[in-house]
Amino acid sequence: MTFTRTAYVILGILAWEDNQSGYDIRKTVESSVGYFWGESYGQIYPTLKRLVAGGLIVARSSASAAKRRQEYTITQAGRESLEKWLALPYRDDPPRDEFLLKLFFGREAAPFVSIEHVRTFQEKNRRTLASILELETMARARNSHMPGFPFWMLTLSYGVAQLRSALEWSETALTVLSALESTEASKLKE
Amino acid sequence: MTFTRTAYVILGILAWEDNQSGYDIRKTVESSVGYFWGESYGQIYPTLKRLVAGGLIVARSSASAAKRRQEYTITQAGRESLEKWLALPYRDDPPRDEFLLKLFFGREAAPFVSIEHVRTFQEKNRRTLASILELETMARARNSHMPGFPFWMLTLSYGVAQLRSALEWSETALTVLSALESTEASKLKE
DNA sequence: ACACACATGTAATTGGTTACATGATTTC
DNA sequence: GAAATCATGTAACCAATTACATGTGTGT
Repeated sequence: MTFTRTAYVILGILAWEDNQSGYDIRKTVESSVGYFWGESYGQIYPTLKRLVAGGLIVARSSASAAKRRQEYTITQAGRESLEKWLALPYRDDPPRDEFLLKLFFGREAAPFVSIEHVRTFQEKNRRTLASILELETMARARNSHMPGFPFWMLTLSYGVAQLRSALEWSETALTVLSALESTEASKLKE
Repeated sequence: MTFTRTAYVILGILAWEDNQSGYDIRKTVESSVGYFWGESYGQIYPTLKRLVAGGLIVARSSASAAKRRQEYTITQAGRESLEKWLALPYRDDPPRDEFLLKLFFGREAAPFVSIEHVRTFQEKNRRTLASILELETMARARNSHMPGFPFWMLTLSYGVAQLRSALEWSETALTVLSALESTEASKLKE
C-alpha cells in the first residue's frame, strides 16, 4: 500500500495528540501547521480509511457516542511508518507564487495594479504574522513541557522571520513602485 | 475560452521578449521567474495551441525553417487579456512546505534526521541565493534600460531577502537542534 | 561516431480542491 | 426556533507533472 503525504500528516498529528476525529485533525492541522500546510476533508476522510486498512491507525467510536464520531489512535506500525517517512529526504515541490508572477509582469499593467497587489500582500502577511505571534505566545504558555515543543517553535520562528523580511521588503517595494508611478505620470504630461 | 495560469505566463514572457518557441519560452521562464514559477512542456505546448486558437498569439515558422521551429508573437488581444488578468487579485494557493512539515514532526524521528534536513535546506538555499545574485548582476549589466527592469529587480530582491532570512534562521535552527541532540544523548546515558 | 542541445508533442497518472449531500448537537 | 458548529462522506473536476515518443542540428 502506498500513501500520500496526507497520510503522514495524519500520523504526525495523531502522534502529537491522540484520539482525534477527522474533523479534529483538520482543525489541529489548521492551528498548528496551518501556516505552511493545508488539508481538506476530501483528502482526510478517505485517507483515514486507508490508514485503518493498513493498520497504521485504529478507529474507535467515541465514548459519548451520541455524536457519531470516530476517534483515531496511531499504532506502533503507524509510528514506525511515520519515522521512516520523516527520515526520507523532503521533497520540494515546484514553486508557484502568483503574487511574484504578477509583480514580475507589472510593467504590462497600469502602475497602480502592482501597488495594489503589494498592499494586499502586505496586509495578508501582517495578519499571518499576528496570528503566528499569537500562536507562539499561547504555545509557550501551555505546551512548553511537551517534547515536540522545540520543533514547533522552530517552525514558528521560521515563519516569523520570513514574514518580517517580506514585510520589510514590501515597504521598499512600495517606494520603488510609487516612484515609478510618478515618473510614468510626468511622462504623460510631456 | 478559459485559460490556465500557464497561458498568462506565456503571454507575459512573450510581451517581455517576442518571437520565442515553446522551447525558448521554457528556458526563459526558468531563467527569469524560475525561482518562483515553473512550467513543464506538457503544459506549454498544448497551451500554445489554445492561445493561437484564441487569437492571443500568432505562430510563424522560423525564418531558418530547417529546424521545424515555431515562433510565437503576442497579439493586441493577447496584451489586453494579459493586462486584465494582471489586474485581477492574485490567488495564493494553499501552502505545502514539506521541509517545515518534517521539521515540525521532528521529535518523532531520530535527532540527526532533522539536522540533516536543515543542512539540505541550507545548501539548497545557498545555491539558489548564489544563482539569484548572479542573475541580478547579469540583469543589471544587460537589461537595465528595459522598461520591465524595475519589476524584475523587485522580484529578485524579494528572493534575496527571503533566502537570506532563511539562511540566518537555519543557523539558529542548527544550534537548537544540536543542543537537543546532546541532551537526548545524555539522557540515554543516565 | 557520439553526445548534447534543440525541438515538439501526447498519454497516463497524480494529487489535490471544491461542491455537494446529509444530519446531529449546541448555543443564543 | 434559528444559526453556528460538529461531523462524515462522495463525486466531479482540475491543474499539473512525468514519462514516453520522436527526430534534427551542432560541436567535438
